[in-house]
Amino acid sequence: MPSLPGVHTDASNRGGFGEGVSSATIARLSLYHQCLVEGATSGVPAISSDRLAELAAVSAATVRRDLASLGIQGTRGIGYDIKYLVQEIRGVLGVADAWAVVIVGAGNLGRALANYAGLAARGFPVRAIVDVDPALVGTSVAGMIVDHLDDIDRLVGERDLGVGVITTPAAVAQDVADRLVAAGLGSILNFTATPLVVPAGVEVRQVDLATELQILSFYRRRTAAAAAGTGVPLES
Amino acid sequence: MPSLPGVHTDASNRGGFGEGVSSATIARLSLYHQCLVEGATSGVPAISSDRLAELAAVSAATVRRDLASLGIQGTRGIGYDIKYLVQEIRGVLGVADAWAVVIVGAGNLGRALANYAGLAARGFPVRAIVDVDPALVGTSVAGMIVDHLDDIDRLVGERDLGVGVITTPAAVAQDVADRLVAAGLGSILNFTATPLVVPAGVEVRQVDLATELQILSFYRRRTAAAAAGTGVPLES
DNA sequence: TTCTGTGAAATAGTTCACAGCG
DNA sequence: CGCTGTGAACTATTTCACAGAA
Repeated sequence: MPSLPGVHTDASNRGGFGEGVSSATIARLSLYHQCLVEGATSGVPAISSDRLAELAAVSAATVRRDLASLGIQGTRGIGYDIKYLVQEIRGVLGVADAWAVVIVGAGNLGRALANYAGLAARGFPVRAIVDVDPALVGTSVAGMIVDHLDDIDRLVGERDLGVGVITTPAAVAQDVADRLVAAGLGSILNFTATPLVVPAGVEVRQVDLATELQILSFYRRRTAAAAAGTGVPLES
Repeated sequence: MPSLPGVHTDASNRGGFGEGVSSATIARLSLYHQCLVEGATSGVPAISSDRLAELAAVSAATVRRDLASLGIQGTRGIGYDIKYLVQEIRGVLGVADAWAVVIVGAGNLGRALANYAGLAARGFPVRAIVDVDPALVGTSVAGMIVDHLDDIDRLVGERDLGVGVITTPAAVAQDVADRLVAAGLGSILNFTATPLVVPAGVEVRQVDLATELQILSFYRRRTAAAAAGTGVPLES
């Protein structure tokens, strides 16, 4: 089963368009999209909720609920028309619009993300990378010159930036976030472990690699303990 | 507000030790730990659920529930003893044990993670990096020589590896996962968008950057639409 | 018959609110 | 007093299970 939570700030349902669509659904939608365009769906024109569920590793009921909650309809006895489905999902996710990304922090992680082709391929071209370190500003990363964070206001306007990605040391993450918000960015992806405080209307999501690994190791230890112990209640 | 995850496979509660502790709780625990060791908690010996909640950006009731679910006790009228609290959280998270990491895929993302000091600092030293590309095998990354994926069995034993991190192209992610599992790894962090199928007992978590950005842009569009006007239900 | 769409039940997770300890 | 620990309410999300469309 998917989901959960990890450590993401999920500023869930406010009023307006898309009301009633949970962020869990959005996350899966992205997954469905991925499965449909990459998956072994070639040939057939339609796909059943069962098959899509299998590809995405979720339950069929969940697939149907997700799609129904977006008003996407299938055909009984047949399934969902793949072309239509992909188009609808794209519409909902806004894949059509490109959201230009600025990476703050030209360290290892920042440089890696700047070079990561997967982002541009899915509609998030990296169009700027900034830092405050004089040794890094002016250097070239992924075909771009590293700008100074002080120029962020100008860059946001000039390059039509929509999302800021913070890959700085945790200690300065909040300061950086404040500056991004001041520069007009309303979406922030935070790779530091610091929870960010932002004004209403700004969306933040947090991805903390060490936390992910800790969750993993917690469950691992637990499974190990369960397997080792006497009253092993593990399934088959 | 908090929460998670994004697109994480959450192989939740099986029987055994730690039963009744949700992965959402574990994720927050990691956050509490972070706040306690880095936060402005200096001086005072104890911290209230209110204050910790503020630092971690969650509700006080959630903090109390989380800690109570682990059997961590506070003192009424005072709060939780910080030293004891940190120690207990470390015990639960298993921070004491180092879990050595092998990175599969020596591309940009893999190299960045190998160089990312934050992992080792939090108990996850990167002790191997492998790839299948002859042009990469044998090169040096973060002070290590890139090994061939074929040597994974030997590496797992020799270097006591515990977690595999997949940063390969999505198309081969499942194959890689199968090999990691066969080599004895029971924890996998998957950076590709492909949902992995693994046998029971193996834990997988998925982190997909593009999905995170898509969730972000979905909410952004929605807020924008809500702000833009009365009944406007779609893009500008 | 196959497969959707959806009430209703089940499960998970969060917040309220307050009794009661130190 | 202040602050924890927790029953109970509430909200969110998933799953069951089945009526009914194609």
